[in-house]
Amino acid sequence: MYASVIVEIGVKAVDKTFDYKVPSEFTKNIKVGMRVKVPFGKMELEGFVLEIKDKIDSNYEVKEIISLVDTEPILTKEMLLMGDFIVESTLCSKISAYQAMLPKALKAKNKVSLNKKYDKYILLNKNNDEITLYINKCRYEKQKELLNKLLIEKEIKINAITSEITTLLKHELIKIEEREAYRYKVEKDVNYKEIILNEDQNKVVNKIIEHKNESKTFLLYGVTGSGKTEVYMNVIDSVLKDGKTAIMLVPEISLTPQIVKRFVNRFGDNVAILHSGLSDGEKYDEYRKIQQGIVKIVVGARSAIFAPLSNIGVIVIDEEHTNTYKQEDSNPRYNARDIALWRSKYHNCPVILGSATPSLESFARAGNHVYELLTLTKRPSNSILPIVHIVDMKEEVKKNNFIFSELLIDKINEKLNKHEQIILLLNRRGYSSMLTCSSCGHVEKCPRCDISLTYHKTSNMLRCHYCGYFKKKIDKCSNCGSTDIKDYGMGTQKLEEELKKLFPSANIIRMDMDTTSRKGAHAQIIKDFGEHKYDILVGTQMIAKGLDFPLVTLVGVMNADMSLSIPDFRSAERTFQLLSQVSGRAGRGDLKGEVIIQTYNNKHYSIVLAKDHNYLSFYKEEMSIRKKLNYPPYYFITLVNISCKDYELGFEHANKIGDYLKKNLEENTIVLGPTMANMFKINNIYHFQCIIKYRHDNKLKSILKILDERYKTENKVNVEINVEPTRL
DNA sequence: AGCACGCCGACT
DNA sequence: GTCGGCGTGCTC
Repeated sequence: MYASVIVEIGVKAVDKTFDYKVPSEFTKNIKVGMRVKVPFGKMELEGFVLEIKDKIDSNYEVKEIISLVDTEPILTKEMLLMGDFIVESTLCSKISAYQAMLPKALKAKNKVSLNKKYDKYILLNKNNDEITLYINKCRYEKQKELLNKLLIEKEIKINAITSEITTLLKHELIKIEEREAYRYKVEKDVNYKEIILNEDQNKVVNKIIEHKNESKTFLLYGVTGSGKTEVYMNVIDSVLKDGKTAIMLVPEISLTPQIVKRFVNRFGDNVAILHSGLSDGEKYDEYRKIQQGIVKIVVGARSAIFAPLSNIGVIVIDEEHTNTYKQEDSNPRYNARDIALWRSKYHNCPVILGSATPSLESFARAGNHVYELLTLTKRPSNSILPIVHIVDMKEEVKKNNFIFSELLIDKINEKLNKHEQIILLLNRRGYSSMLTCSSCGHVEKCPRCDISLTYHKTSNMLRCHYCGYFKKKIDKCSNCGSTDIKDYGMGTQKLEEELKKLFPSANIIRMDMDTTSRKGAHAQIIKDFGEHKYDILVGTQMIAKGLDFPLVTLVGVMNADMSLSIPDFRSAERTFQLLSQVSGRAGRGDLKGEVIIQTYNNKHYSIVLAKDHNYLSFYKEEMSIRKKLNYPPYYFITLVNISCKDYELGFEHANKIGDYLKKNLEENTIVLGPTMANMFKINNIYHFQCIIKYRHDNKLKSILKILDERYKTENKVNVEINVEPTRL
């Protein structure tokens, strides 16, 4: 007996199965989907058994399996098929597809202690001056990097004690703190009452239940406050009564505590909540509970789509338009929506995609009856939509108001006097966007990434937001030596500072990637703000998702143009979604809400239509542009990213690939490029990209496969294929 | 990923 | 003449 095994090495060259002999003592227990320990070169590795067979045609010596790791398969039959689908549709490595479906504790070759309930953090143990002194004289890059990171982030969670940590500990420059893993506490509300559905909601629920044994996709288009969550819960309740299970995906758990709370209130112990705050051991515990059928409902972010439930009755994807459902930064580059549709076919169950501002793709599919459109239009009777003001910043600049418009200042004062709360949104972290020399115009840039460095005032550093490169703030222009250096643009740090100057008595908190790197910091800020410990919350768009605070009566969008100016065909859609979300949610309590949108593009359709809550007009307008320019949903897009340390070599291969695609794809397919990617130089690696636009191209899959195969063995040039990216 | 093999420059 | 730098290639 032989077994085909795929080993856990994240390298393209070994992304295939290797055959091993099964020793007689294992033959009756070994099953497909189990982990086994095998000899591999000089190493011993864990891998998954993907096939068991009686004979192999080998002209090489076959080694034996060392031991079985599991008593039962880790990868179920469904997961193995799902893995094939992921590999096929995203062109990722097989092993990455399997590993993505499992919690850390069950991945091949991972020695995590399952009882671990503590997280280890490192903190600085000396004052900043002493640390800086050490950094300047230290010869080791790793130590310097770690200390610099600590200067900015104050503390870092660690998984292992590396050599540089040991050294720094020895010098007493840092210390380790163990803390109990942050737990996302959701308490059941004793006063919870089931909400009686209105007529609209009832209709929608009945429509879905009518098709509850079919693989069918519904797009639930419901304005903010129309009660989508109640619909989800009622459908789930119904499938539970049939003895089935349910998956509910949310964009990000820590930002949607209200939804989680409602699920826990209604379904109690029947819900497993998968979120990044769980330790590896806790995740494993939740996973087992799901696997063994102890819980029937799984609520979680993107990866929860792989929850090992059997007999799924419904899959819900809330806020379906958000880009968090697509994994963009690492393999497999899957979209949870596509996995949901696949599982829906496997289990013969419906999928519900819910949104107040559906993605154009989904709304178009509903229009073509690929999805069935369900609409909720009624808002609860006690909710009043906020008043939305669009402020033309071109006029304000004439009055020397660069940051705050007159209206915004007046309104902030008004709300502060009434002891109400304010949220200000600004889509850029850091202090200022860049340092520019006034005499020669030179802009300080990252030497590794070639983008302008952002000034962080608290650490007095210039930082690269792509690779993390940093250096001390310069006093003299590195090009001409002039000391006349100005900082342009504004980040959240500067906004916070300006606010403190203008409103010295207000309590202000900032929430962005810099203040939330610590585990649980997110939820803590939201909790504190919810308890009115602060008057003003300043943050990047990450706060737009969790805007449900009853005392917030003013939301200010500092610069709505920032998301519009991003060079991406979806920037208008993103802007509309963001502004709609902001203007749909403020003032949900008993108090009247107001929204101020500051912009230089006060006539732009995405801004004007968001003010009027007019999704349908926006949809029409944006669709006509997409049609003209051959963008999704009229065309699909696949991105081919070519990266190389050497500019010339990368350029050469990028051109070869571009030519190859142009020659071999079907006639109606459009191949753009190769061009320099948006982030052209990151960490000293040059990135080129080809954009493929197509409607139907029967050759595409096989051509991309050939390309992928060809570059598996090329180690100087890396080719990544991203099917249907969410951004370009 | 890890390890061996192998081809060039620097040194006892 | 040998030690060791790391670029290349293989692992059932």
